[in-house]
Amino acid sequence: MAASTTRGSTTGRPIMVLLDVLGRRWTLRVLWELREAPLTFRELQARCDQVSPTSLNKRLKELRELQLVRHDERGYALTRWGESLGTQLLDLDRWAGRWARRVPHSAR
Amino acid sequence: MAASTTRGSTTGRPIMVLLDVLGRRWTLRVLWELREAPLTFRELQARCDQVSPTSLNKRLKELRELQLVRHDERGYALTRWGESLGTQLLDLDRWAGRWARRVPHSAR
DNA sequence: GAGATGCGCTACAATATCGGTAGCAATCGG
DNA sequence: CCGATTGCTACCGATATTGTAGCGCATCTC
Repeated sequence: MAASTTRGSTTGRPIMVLLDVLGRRWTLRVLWELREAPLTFRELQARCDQVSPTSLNKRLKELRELQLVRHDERGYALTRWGESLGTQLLDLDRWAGRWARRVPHSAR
Repeated sequence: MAASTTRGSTTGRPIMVLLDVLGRRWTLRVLWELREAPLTFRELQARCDQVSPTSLNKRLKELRELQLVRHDERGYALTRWGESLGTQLLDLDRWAGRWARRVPHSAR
């Protein structure tokens, strides 16, 4: 079952697994929103534009299977691995800042 | 129309736009596959597990609007911005390698 | 102990998105 | 003209996502 998290590619290369999972709706956003502090299910929902509980729960299950997110008494939080992935998202944020300043608004 | 590429969030923060677009099926994969050399539409299709032309074309249109990908006589290629984003994907690749070695296979 | 609140989560139907197949117009080389 | 390749669209069935309602549980407060 866990292996079926790989939607498309069959190579099994880690990057493919990752690109696949991250390419699902709200996955990146969830990791982003959890980067600073743990959040409850409903807080997460609120921060992610009121994503449906169905989708959110699905994504959270996947992320827990991949050991990027865990769920304890405080709510949902990034694991050690999730945090290091979150760091990459911070880089992405900086990149997005530069990109937005230089690319004409009409293109975005 | 171009602004409508933002699916969920209404903040307009660059990172949100980016997380939104990258979180669509095949977007990350397309950027990944183009990181080394330009590819024709059909080559891209082949490398992306034979993604349907419908989806591929949609993603490519979006990426062109965002000026991350361009289309010339050689085929599809990353723009300057696309390339710098591709660099981030290389970091992600390295991260995925470490992650895969340390996280039990059953979780992936 | 009876609300009232917040929690994670599920059921179900509607909708949006994606996939698979076929095939077209344009271009190029021979 | 012929065949091969290009980018791409039309069509339709399959899958993923959304929106809404609400359940069972725990925790407070009175």
